[in-house]
Amino acid sequence: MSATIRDVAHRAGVSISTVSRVLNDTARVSHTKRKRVLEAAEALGYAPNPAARTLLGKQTSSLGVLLPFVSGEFFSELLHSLDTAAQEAGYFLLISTSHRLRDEFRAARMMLEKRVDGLIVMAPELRPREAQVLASASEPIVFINTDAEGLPFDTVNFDNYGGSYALTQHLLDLGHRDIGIIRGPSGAKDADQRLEGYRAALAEAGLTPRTDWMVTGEYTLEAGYAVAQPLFATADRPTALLCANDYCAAGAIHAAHEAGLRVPEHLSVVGFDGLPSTLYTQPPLTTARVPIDEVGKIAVALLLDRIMDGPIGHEPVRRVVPVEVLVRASTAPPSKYL
Amino acid sequence: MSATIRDVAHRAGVSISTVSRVLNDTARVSHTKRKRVLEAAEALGYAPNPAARTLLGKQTSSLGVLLPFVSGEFFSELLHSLDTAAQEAGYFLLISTSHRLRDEFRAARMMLEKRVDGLIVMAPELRPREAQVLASASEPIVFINTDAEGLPFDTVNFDNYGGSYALTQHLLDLGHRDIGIIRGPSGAKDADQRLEGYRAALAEAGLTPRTDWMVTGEYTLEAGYAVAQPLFATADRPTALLCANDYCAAGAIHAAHEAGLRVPEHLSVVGFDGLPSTLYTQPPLTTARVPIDEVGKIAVALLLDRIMDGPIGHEPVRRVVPVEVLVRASTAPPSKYL
DNA sequence: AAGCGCTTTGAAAAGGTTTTCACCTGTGCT
DNA sequence: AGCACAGGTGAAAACCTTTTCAAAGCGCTT
Repeated sequence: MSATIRDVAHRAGVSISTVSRVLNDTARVSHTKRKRVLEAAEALGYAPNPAARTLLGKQTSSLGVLLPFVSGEFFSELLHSLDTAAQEAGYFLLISTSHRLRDEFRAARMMLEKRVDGLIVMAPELRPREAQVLASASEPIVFINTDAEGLPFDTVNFDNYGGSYALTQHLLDLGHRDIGIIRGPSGAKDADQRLEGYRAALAEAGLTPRTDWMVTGEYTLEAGYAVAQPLFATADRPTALLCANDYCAAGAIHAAHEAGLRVPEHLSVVGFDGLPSTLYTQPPLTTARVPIDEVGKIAVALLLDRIMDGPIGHEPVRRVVPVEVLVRASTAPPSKYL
Repeated sequence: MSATIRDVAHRAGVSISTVSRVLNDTARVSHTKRKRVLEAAEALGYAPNPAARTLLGKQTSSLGVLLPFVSGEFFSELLHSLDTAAQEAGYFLLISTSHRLRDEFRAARMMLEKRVDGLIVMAPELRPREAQVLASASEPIVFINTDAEGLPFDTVNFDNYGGSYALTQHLLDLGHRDIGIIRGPSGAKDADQRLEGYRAALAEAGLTPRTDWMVTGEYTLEAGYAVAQPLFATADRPTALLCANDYCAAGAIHAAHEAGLRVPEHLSVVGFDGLPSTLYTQPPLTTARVPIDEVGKIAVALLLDRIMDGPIGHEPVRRVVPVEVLVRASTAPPSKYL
């Protein structure tokens, strides 16, 4: 067993209260004893037992992270950003994934209760009414890219609407009129917002979207591939395609190549997220970069604020971080010779 | 505050010992009291306080995960696999990243001490002598893809040597004789092993590797791109290129395209890891698939075994999981017209 | 009828820390 | 000289659970 505060006290010839005071710098202690305590702690390699601290109602030094799943670059980037920010503040990340349904979230939250000082939740598919189950939590929560309308939780969202609008505008500027979209899972807030941005841009250009060019996919390579194939089967196809995210776009490009279409000569494709690897796809992908790094940093900062302030909080903070359109080689003016 | 075992006992009209016995099913309790306890616990929404349990010397229900960094698909896949396996056994993952140096590892381990029941460490760049600092740990450790020779820890490694050998053999079979390699960071065990596999295959074919075609890179897109560029600058270049991993290969392909080389017509490229997205690159990448899912599952299983068995352990287990060569369109016979 | 053993139950200790409360010892003031 | 006060210190309570130990109740055997 490792050394306890009792061992340190004994070795230093003082009471455990004094040791605690020195180590936490919580009250004045005479210089000589302070020095003895410090030496004893060093010699014994003493580290306070976190469980005992937590039991006293103190902090756990952990933040819980609830995610729907952890596949792909997006999540590793996010996790990286969260961990960096948390580590800087002396916190660990306790992660729990594979939660998409309401009950799974509730179960996970209960398990995490008492284990963490706060929760970071990303759950685009969770409706506000469903997210309500988390409201009973005693610890603070920050949502990422999730609809928390009417809920007393801070949120950090990306500008899904604005990004999608800007990407569509970019395609319109290039001269495209026949623009299709692979939207994300229906029911997911971010997918809905991106669809709205697409619609709004088309409407402003006086165009009405063709419903057969609006298909529903997932945020995966496989889905992008599978859903895009039928779109390319006939000659009556769009000249540009907005995809749910970068992965989906990569799948769509793959399908396009298989159908004998060249990108961007025959088909312009845009993604969403701005993952690092999109710079290295063939062709490099036009996309909207989500500043994942910043998102994670903000989320952790907001959460730590809540943890410090205690339960009596200010109004919920709603942050929307802008996305940046990156124009690359996957988009070009529509070819006149189809 | 949430309910404690005391509240449950009071409501059920029994002692706290009885409540504990019922909830943990640790001793016989009369039917009537059992029922009353269960009802009271349900009504109060009681959940035991993990900190108190831990303080008693019981389990923390958490596994620590130490990683050099968490960028890219490989880590998200690994994390996913670890989390799935851990969750199944009722454990959480406490992650801590950005550790590459020995002292960072030691610091992280100390912080994690007492917070987790065991540690999963991936640190290809850590030498056995350096990894020794972890040996003082009181909790069990399982290493992934790390050299732990002589250390009393279980390891789960991929067959880096065999995979690299097989990939090189594949290129030789296609007729390539001028095969270059972008090796991973020097000092990293996995990179060394892959280099050995490459060397061995060439040697068996009676070829000696050209040192100017053996360059050192990193496991990143940027590194692959940057390091590959000079290779393509002259006409005296290899007809095939073995890359440190899939990301590195994607970077190299990008560089090839920029140099006006077509893959695989002018240059065959192979990666390593077999990430899901390599199926969707242009062209789809020939690579060696590491069964990440299986690796995570095995690592967690080994760790849980150690946790259950207690410190008095059997000999360290050395698992090497085979990798599978996936032949795709990024490799072809060398063109005769350069 | 008395003792014995079994089942069921409660009291209490232990685990490591923080914090409150009380105490003690000088020092400066009236 | 007496007293208030401040600084410095230790004892003990509190946090919540598990587990050991002891006791009580009960039926059964001799």
